[in-house]
Amino acid sequence: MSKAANPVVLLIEDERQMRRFLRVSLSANGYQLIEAETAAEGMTLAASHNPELILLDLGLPDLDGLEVTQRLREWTQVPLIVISARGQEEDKIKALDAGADDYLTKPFGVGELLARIRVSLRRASATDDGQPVFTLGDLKVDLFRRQVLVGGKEVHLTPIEYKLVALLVKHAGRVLTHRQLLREVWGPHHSEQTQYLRVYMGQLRHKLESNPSRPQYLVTEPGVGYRLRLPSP
Amino acid sequence: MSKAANPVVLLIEDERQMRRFLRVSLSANGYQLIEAETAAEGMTLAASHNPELILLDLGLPDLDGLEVTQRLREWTQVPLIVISARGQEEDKIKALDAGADDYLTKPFGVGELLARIRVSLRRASATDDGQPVFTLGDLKVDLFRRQVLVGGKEVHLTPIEYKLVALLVKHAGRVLTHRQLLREVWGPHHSEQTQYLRVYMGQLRHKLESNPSRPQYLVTEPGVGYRLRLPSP
DNA sequence: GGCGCGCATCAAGAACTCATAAAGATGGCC
DNA sequence: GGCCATCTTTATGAGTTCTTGATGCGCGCC
Repeated sequence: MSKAANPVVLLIEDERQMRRFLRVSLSANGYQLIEAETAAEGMTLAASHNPELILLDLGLPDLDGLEVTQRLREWTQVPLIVISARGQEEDKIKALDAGADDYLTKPFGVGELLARIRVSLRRASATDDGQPVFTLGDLKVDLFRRQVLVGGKEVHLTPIEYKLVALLVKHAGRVLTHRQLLREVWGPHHSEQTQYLRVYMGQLRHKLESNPSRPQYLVTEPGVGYRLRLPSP
Repeated sequence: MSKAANPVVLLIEDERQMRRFLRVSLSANGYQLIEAETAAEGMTLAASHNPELILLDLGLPDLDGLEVTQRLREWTQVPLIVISARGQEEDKIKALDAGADDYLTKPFGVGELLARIRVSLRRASATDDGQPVFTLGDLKVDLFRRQVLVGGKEVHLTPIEYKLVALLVKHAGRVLTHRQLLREVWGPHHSEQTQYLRVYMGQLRHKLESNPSRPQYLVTEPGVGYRLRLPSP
């Protein structure tokens, strides 16, 4: 990820006035701005330009802001600040839980916005990992396209199978406990159903591994959970 | 740090009412609270208890909140959320630039606070990387990945073996008594079963030491307990 | 030297966890 | 309504891990 002197910020906002206001404020403070008027355009630009931060207005004409947040979070951890005219607590909670890093209610001070941008960038530069395409031997997982390839051939995964793989990819190299996996994929109520995991890990191994009974990628950590191997460097 | 089921939150706040309010709200939502009334006490507790998140009131009697933020940031990246009665933009900017991750103005909704706490913890658990890798000669213990390497090769440990190693690593250099080890790993009921320790220490030595009968890393302190050597500096 | 004590080692069965296959349940879609 | 893919549930055997008791060693003390 380019950590240039002038960070690239993607602004997704439909109001012209607001766009102009932010364009002026941000570029005056050393940010490079790219702009989108619709959610669709915004998501395309996010993928093509790989910005270092996204400012997202919740009130877009074509798609709900929550939806945009969730879709972005499927493949990228880029800092995402939501700005919105809606100040209801419920809106904030939903946006934050959907994956936003911060939530600002209009009208807000430019100074505060800039400070919150600095916080997000500061944190991101300390982290900066994970490309949206994960490769390990024969296996390729493209979080953006939502596509899994084995030996170049596309493999079809069911929704739950995909969620599991995506989670494992996002934390590749780490052990994810049964509880963590179950909570993220099935929800907090099912965090005791370890049998689900056994069944699904079996299915995934059949789809992803060349020798499912001797897993190379998807390894069991007995008594703890599962782990996706990292590509050996 | 341990992503336990109940994250430990440190609250630094001088108003009794506010403390009670937050204590109730947070513990009802599965957080373990530790409380400080003054900045001095807060910083001590932050160091001694290693909380997973800090809630800091700006208006403390003994020290300015900004000062506290800066001092904390000198040695820890723990998520830090500032709550304050002052809603001036200038205050927010200063706190955020001093190192706070978020800033909430009183009065705020509990729901929003909880959501922002979730955001901070979510990010922290995804980031945590890079810190805690213990190295001692041939031996490497990565607590974040839950991985143990000997001479660069991964070694598989059973849950109990790993718990023991993790405990020893966390207290590397110090002697852990039989009782301490047994209580932490097997639970308070088994704190007399020193035989367990003998068996497991033996297994660990076979897995970790090059010459298990002459332990270099995992040393016995006769009559007391066991100790993991510190890397000689 | 004989004895007691704490420690290390070994081995075997009990208890638990995992993998796998396959049957039953659900829900969308024509 | 019936089909299909998917998800849930159950059953079973294989595989690990934990516990437990037996045995041997070394050291200090009588």
